[in-house]
Amino acid sequence: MPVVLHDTLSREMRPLLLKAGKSTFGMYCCGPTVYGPAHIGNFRTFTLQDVLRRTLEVDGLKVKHVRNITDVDDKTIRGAQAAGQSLNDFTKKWTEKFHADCKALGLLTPQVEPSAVEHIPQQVAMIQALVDRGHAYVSKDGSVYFKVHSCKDYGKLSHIDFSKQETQATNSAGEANDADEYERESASDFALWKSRKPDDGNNFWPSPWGEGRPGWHIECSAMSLAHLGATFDLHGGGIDLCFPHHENEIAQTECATGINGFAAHWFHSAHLLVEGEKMSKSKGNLFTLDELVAKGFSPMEVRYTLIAGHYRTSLNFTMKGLEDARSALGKIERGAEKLLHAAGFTQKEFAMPAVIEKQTSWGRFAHAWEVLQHDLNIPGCLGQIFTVLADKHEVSAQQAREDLSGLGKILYALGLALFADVAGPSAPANVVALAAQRWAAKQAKDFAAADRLRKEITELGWTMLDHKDGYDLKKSV
RNA sequence: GGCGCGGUAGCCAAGUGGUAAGGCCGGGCUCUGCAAAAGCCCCAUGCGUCGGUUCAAUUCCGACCCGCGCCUCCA
Repeated sequence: MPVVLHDTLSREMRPLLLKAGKSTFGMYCCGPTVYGPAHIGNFRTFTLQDVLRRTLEVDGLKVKHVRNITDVDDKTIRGAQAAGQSLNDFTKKWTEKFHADCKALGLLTPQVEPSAVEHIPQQVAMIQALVDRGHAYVSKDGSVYFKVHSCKDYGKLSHIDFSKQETQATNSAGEANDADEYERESASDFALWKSRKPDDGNNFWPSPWGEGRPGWHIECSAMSLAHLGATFDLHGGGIDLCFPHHENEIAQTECATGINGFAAHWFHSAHLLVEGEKMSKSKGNLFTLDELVAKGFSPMEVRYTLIAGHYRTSLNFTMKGLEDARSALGKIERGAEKLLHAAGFTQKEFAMPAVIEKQTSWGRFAHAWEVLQHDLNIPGCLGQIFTVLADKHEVSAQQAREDLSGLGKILYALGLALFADVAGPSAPANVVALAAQRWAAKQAKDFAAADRLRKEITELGWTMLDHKDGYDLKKSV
């Protein structure tokens, strides 16, 4: 049974299958603009795309995942100048940070991560094709704009009828459009090439229309064309990109190549709210992964939280949600541990890739997998996992092995790595010393001293967890 | 105004034309120097409101109320 997913363009549930004659499933995802650390909202989208890719792979599809790096635009140029660095040095730094965060969150590396700067010739060629075909025009200052009204299908993704807005002087929000400022023929036309401005500094490239830099939308069209061709299987991104970015991508690519059917499927993920509010710098609720790790949460807990809501519903990200995720993950680990014990396996033997390659059974997790395959219903799938794990009946070694095969594959698809040694931040020396003293006091049965020391440790923001033969220190949340 | 998404227990969150998965929290018990952890048990006659269709609706249809997103470069 193939994975079935809701498609934004057709608004239908559609199976994700290999096209006739193709051996790989081409998937393009709009990547980050590397001008600072990506926040958890960005990572919700990237993580959901990762789960989709993994799910398709477990389903047996060979996926070619392309995710670009936007390393030239207003924000990167401004950021580089503010930092007193070259654009290249500046974006390289943030690209590396992005990769480090991806790795921590367990995101698989895309097969191709094209850089916009490195695809400027392809972008110029595409703009030239659009000019040649009458879909774009050059303005007085040497900028090039896409002529929206030359594309009869424009608006098909976001389901907006642009033919009725032919001569409008206001945009659809009722605000005046200052079309003159950009020398555009129509308010809905958008820039393909931006002529060189003093603010750009050294960041300009040659083109048939003079020096300048590419517009944002053309990057993705040029890079998807270069790496996946004029048509491919699936395009993903945050819901905010649906219009205008993705609408423009369709128009650019289809008009430049003359081939219809840019992306066969559109996968948009809903946004993340933080404590019930939209994320914004002014509200101070723009969390990065580092900030959450500093609060004592593991990247895996963050990952669980990010995927625990359905991708088409906005997710309210809260600290309590992270704590919930911690408990839930622990529950899955204990359940898996129990199955491993029944099966006679070690944790090491539960290593995901081995399970994927060698096992075909789904055991009692067959239903959980079916749920996941249906519109990437991660919360439903997790519910099924817990339902099976809660079963109190004794399981045979054979049953446990089949179950682990299924559970292993599902957890791989979700990208939830169990039994990882997530140490978290280590305790400061004074806390470590107090813990050692308390342990000694406890061994000496000096419980009054032990209790007093526990109190001190707690006041310093740490929790001491006693075991039979030792103890752990965890940062209090 | 246009387009789209959603309103399910204290919180989070699935789902179905036939009588509400799951996680967290909370309560009880077991275990335990203390504190945790863990294990077991309990926890929505109810699914925004009002109508309609139906033997039967939270699930379909209609209206309404409320929240949210996008509407030119925010994943």
